Amino acid sequence: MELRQLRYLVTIAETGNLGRAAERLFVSQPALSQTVRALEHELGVRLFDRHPGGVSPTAVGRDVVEAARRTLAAAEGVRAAAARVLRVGFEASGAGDLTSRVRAEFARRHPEARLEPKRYDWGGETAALHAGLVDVAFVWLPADLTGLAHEIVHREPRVVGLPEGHRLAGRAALTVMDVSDEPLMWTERAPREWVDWWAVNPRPDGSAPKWGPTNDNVEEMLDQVADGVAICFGPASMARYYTRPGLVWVPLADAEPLRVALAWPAGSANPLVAAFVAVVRELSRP
Amino acid sequence: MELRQLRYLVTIAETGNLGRAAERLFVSQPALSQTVRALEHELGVRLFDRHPGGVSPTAVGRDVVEAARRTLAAAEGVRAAAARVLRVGFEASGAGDLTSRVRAEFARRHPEARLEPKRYDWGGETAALHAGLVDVAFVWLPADLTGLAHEIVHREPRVVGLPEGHRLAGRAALTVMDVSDEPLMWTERAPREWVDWWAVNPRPDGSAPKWGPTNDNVEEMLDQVADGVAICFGPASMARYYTRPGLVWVPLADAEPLRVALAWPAGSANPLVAAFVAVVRELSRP
DNA sequence: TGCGATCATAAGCGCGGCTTATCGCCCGGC
DNA sequence: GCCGGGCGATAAGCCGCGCTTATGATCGCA
Repeated sequence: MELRQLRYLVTIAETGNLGRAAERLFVSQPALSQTVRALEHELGVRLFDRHPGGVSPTAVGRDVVEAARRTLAAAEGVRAAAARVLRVGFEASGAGDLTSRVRAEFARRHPEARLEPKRYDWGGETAALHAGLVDVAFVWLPADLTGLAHEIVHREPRVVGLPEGHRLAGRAALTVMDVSDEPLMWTERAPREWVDWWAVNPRPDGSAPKWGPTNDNVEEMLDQVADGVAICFGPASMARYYTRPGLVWVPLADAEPLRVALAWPAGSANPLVAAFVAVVRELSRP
Repeated sequence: MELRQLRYLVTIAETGNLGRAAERLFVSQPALSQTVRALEHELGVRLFDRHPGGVSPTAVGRDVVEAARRTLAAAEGVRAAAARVLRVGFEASGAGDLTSRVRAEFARRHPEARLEPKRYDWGGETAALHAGLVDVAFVWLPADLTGLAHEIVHREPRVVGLPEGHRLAGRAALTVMDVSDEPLMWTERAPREWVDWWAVNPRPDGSAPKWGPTNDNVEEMLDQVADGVAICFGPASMARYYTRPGLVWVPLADAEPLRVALAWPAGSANPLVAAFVAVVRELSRP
């Protein structure tokens, strides 16, 4: 078994078609035929069912492909270790100012290392951590942190994003009930719990939010808010980091503030992770 | 980068010597010279310092080797997924009867799968979990379970192992203070916390145990107890699973019972793990 | 100073994985 | 009912890569 074979395997599973996979991998189709056969022989199980129209993984094949993905992610970890790269995941405005302060301080202390910030869609930083795509992440809570070491490093109040000219856009502050009748942006990407927390569901009076359109990330969300189709909630730093014509931010007075955790794989022996955690811990102390 | 190269890398780091590594890998020494050079070139960093007498990893090299180990463990996971093998770690008598009941029920429900019980030395099941050498394990608490999902599935009272003919061997039950003056077996393998918990350190009166010889695993421990050089503590199931001439077990009345957790890597998408957890959960309900 | 480690380099070879060419199969359209 | 297109499998040949053996360079040590 070699990484090359696992790379082929994953691509084949993704395309469901040897020809297209071959194209994407810049090899010929028979090379893949051969690789699949060799792997199936080595592992002693059929990995794909062949039919005219393509291939589809068997039950075992699905598990094997999943394990192959993990192995390839681990191999990327070898590259990252060699490059002294620390891959830091976050979403939207992350942990606000803390993020940039940490970056500066970390660069000062570890000039040999390189930070690689990776932005994800709503809730994506948690998945990236679990999949080994980042070494450490600023995670917006609530999130599933099982299997991850973590500590809360940042809190910030929430704000409401409104289209310019909205009847509430001039207010100095708003309450959740003030915006109860407004359609609220939400996402299918993040877990239910995350969505409910952001939407303050249920509302103080027990009612449910009025759900508006869905979106996958901050840009998409803000575009739609600026278009006037709905409003959104966000952390205060979002108002400082993202702006666009037609968008107005107003403090949300009575909602629980966002808590941001720094999280990393629990068993992580990566010394850069430890160094990064140390810096964040230090700078997050008020 | 290929798995072959990572395998070589790890072996080289383990032997600290290209020649011996080559011997162990059944290749010639220049093949390793070449591989190291190729990897160093690909990753863009020096991985080993060469000196007459051998090679030693650089700072980056150490991290890379560690990452390589993880990758190889992940690759073993591919094999395990293909073989529908669930590698179950435990130490000594594991979770007692529960273990065999679970095995039977799991085999009944998943005839296509195969359980592969892996016995480890004291405290070793936790390390094996972290290293990806097993998919799931029965862990004797206390243990470092950060990064692992876990739940307590079993409890059992403790017993004292004594040499036959010992002055306390005939008693129906003993207290910790009864055996206070006896040299007690212990181990350097497991974390300090583990050792102290087993030794009931400090004793009810605040004193420390009288430390006897060390040992690495249950067989070694019981041999020495049977020889009369020391006594030992263990869970009740140890008295049922391990016996030998010259060894007597007596209940230990006043010590906290052993708690056994089922633990597995938190992000584990392996469906066999989920199935195993379900069976254990079910059978462990009283 | 010479010997015995070590790793590096050089040269040649053989295998494995690639390529192109082709086949067999199934389906869908006419 | 037949033909054509798309699929994966097979065959044959080639070529690069990673191995081997042989040798060199360097250092520590007696």
